[in-house]
Amino acid sequence: MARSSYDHLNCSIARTMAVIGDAWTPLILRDIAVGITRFDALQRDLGISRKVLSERLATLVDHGVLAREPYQEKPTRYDYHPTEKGADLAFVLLAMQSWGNRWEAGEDGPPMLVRHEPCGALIEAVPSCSSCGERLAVGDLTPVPGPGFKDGPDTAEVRAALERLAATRLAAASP
Amino acid sequence: MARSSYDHLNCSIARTMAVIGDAWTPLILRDIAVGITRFDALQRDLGISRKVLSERLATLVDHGVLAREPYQEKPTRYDYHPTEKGADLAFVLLAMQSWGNRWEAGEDGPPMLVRHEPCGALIEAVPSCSSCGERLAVGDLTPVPGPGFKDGPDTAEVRAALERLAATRLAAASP
DNA sequence: AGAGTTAGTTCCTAAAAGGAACCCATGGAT
DNA sequence: ATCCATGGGTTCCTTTTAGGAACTAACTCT
Repeated sequence: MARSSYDHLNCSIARTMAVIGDAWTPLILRDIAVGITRFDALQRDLGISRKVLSERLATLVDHGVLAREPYQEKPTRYDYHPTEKGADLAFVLLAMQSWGNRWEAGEDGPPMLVRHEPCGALIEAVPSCSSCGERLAVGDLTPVPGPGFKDGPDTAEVRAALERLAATRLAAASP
Repeated sequence: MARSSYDHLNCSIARTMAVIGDAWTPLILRDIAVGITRFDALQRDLGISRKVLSERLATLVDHGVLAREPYQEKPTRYDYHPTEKGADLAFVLLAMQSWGNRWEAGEDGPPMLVRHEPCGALIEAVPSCSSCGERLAVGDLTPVPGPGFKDGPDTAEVRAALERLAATRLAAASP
């Protein structure tokens, strides 16, 4: 798709999708996070075409999510490692994994789990509030415009929807 | 891409990507979560082509993420609402929003924030451990095969990577 | 009767993905 | 020295998918 389609949206989800929003990128990042960092190993493991893999790796390096680093000389060969920005995407991948485990695992159960080393348990990542620490529930969250919100000709839908939502939340708070 | 490319991967991230893994789907779900639930409103707000929008909505209904519901009769018109499975995707979107806010917001700051109604604060979703409740750090997590893990001709890379990771974690635990 | 609203579908063109084959530097075995 | 293997790609060609404008269908409002 034309990347310019996203520009007017002024939305962090859209900006994240501009980085990881294609069919292969999250899987490439998963493999690299697990330690499959070389071109050939990625290509074999995922079954992705070499052309698309080299394109994706290049744009991930451009976005500062991966760094291409030499791991030997003569001949110099490179592999890929997450930057800090890339490592932070792990929480997006973790949310995807949790959802897939819950809703798409099938009869055999989840193919992969995560162990939390400090406590030793097999866990899920549960989203909790950065302020009060409580576990988040979908109905307790209200989106509100932030400092970077831009009003424009296209924002009428969003504004109206946000006001409807705010009204709903108010009604729920004082029954 | 050919959807069959994903079948052999046996991975919850891949299965989640099979549902939301294209350029528009997360944005469609975001709009619907905010209350923009009608075809025309979605099309205007996102600037997506009508053809692609109707395709995406149909596959989301197929996957049980959205339900198409009549909101008036004569003529009968339908809009789209998240199912329980679809509402649970909010946590994936929230993780994307947080990452975008942290790394792609630019000078103006985040375009959208989230208020947690029980405590009233503008918050972020922080991933925490479902067992001990501590905030998760990337380095504290070890992926391990779950009950649905399938060994096969293509799993050599993953197995090897997992063993390398386990060795690394062991070495870190007893220096 | 004619215009407006809403939820689509159809058709055509442009862009992107898939796949197989090829390239290049080097190191090791014969 | 010659041939094969390894690793990280690039090129070329075919098939899929996306974008965009126009069209349809079923009603209501003026």
